Amino acid sequence: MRITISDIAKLANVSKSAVSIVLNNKSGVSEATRKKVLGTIKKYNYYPNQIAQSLAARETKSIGLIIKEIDNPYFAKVMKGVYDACSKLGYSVLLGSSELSSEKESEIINALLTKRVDGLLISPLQSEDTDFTYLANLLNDDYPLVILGEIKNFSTNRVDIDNINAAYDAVSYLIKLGHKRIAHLAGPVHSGHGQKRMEGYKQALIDNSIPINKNYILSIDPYTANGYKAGIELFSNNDLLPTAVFCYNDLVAIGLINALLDLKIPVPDKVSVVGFDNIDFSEFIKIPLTTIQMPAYEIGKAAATMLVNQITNSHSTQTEKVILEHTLIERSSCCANHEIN
Amino acid sequence: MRITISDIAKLANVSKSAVSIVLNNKSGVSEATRKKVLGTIKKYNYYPNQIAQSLAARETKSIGLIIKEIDNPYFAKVMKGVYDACSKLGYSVLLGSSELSSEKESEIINALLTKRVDGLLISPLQSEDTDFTYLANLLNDDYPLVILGEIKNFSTNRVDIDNINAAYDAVSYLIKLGHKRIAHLAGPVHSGHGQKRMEGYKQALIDNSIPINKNYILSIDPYTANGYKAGIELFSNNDLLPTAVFCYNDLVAIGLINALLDLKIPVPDKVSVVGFDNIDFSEFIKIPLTTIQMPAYEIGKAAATMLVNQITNSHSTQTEKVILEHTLIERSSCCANHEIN
DNA sequence: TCGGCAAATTAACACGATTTAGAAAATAAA
DNA sequence: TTTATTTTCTAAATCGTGTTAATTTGCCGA
Repeated sequence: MRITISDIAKLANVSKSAVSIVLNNKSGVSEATRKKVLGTIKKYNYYPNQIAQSLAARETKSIGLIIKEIDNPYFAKVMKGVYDACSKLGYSVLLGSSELSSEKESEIINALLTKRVDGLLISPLQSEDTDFTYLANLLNDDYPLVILGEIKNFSTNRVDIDNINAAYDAVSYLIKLGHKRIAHLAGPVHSGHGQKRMEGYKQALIDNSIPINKNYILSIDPYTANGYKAGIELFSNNDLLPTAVFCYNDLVAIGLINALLDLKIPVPDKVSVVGFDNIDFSEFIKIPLTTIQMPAYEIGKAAATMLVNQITNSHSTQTEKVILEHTLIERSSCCANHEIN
Repeated sequence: MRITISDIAKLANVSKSAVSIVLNNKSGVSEATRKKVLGTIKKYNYYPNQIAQSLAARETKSIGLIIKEIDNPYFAKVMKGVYDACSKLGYSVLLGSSELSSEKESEIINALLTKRVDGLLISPLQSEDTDFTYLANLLNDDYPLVILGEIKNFSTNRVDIDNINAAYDAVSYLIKLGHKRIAHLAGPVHSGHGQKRMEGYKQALIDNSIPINKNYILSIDPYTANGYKAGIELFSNNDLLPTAVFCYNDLVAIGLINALLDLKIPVPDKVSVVGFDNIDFSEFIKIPLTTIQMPAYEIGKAAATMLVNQITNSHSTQTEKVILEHTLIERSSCCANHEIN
């Protein structure tokens, strides 16, 4: 059985209060007793029970992190950023993963609230039918909350990149290379990032007087296997094939490239491909991927820092927004358009 | 301010005890008051404070998971397995990552113990100078503990694969393909897995009467960049170049393949490469990687299940050991040895 | 030696739940 | 109706800490 503060008090022949004072480095105890208490603490290898501390202090020094998938290289980086920042700030992180299920997401939120985490960091699921009453309630209660990304019509503290501009940059890059028939393997229709990236894609086309071809746009769940399937579809069903594809993320791009190679369509000679995220592996795949660098680690770090700030300065009335920089990483999955048209 | 059990008691005109009984679905209260309490709970959207529950019950229903790196595809799978199992069993997981630092590891252990996790799941760092007194103390105290992998001279509950045999299988496969000059990009000398895989490598050579060439063995920290560097070294410093390389893990193998390609050495035609882990991306790299499938998800799942069992049946005297199956995944980074020698 | 004051010490309560033991009420048995 | 028994209910203690306020001690000057 664990040793408690009372035990130490008895062993050192002082009161519990004295021990508590020593533990928390407060004043109000003589140097002699401080030494004595410190001695017995060390001798009996005592460390305070943080559960009891949390109950008394009404704070747990822990936050809940809810991501969409654990085994996803993008979220891995985010987690690492969150973890590093929290460690430094003395907070622990309770892991939650919705695994793409809205039900699970709300269950997790409940579980974490029950565990009394001091704040919540959420990469929220968004589909047609998701209602955000959960989050709205938290907001109303001034519960510390930071969103990774964005929920439309929802004003919270959040950390994100400028997805519209990033997508715009990616597509502009393709246009500068001479491409006009540019397809988009888009993310889920209702995802915030998906919409923004689609918007940037369209805007870049419009600004360069390139008509938008609906046959060139496919919305999919952003995984390698789906990227492959969509690639096969895209390059089988169209008479006039695209010469470039902007993908929602690197996973999709990797699937697409595999599909193209299986169809004996050389990349980048016949088709240029741009991804999004710059996950670790994007430089090691068959065709090193040109992609948008998503500062996932920094996003996690900034979000965690923001959340802890919000927890500490409970008076923060204004909602904060941090938008981090993106960059285009040029590798070898793109080249100038060779076609004459 | 959050609503408590006392509030509910007052609002429903009953005692706290009654509310508690209703909350925990125990007997000792009439159907009428149960209904009444349930009503006000729902009305005021009350949910119990698990910190207080934990203090009273002296258990937190949470475990600590300590891995080596968060953004490592192998550990991502492990985490997912752990998370899934714990969710199902009603436990939460507090994340810890040693990031390859022994100091951090022990700090994390302390932090997690302070947080009163009910058990610990550790992928332990092992180097020359690490002392395992921390863990030994926990063991002595019968603290629930499961090791991912193995620590030599240390008898704990653990989950692992048979690394010796797996390495043996990988190298035997190369030998069957006609290779005799087989190098090994080995893991850290003092890591459990590193030693085992080295042992399997050597045994396979011995069993096939192939002499062990020390120049063919390089121990490195198992990352892509190091794999690259080691590859350059290995294929520059030896007169008689290896025709095959068995790598400690896929990350190293990916680095090695990149080095070989940069050296204009075709893979697999001149050099066959075998990896270890079968991370998601190993099939998408330039040369799809032949590798040993490491059941990372299952390892995490089994370990978490074992840990929760140990927590629940505190009488478990025997130390448990679960060894999961590995398989060789044949892709295109290997082929028969073309050389005549 | 005594009063006054600061420093040191600790008793008592609070945090929000569970549990135990005993009182009160309802039911059954005599 | 009275007693015995069961059910229902609740007050109080507990978990391990922090905090507040009151008490004790020690020191100084008069």
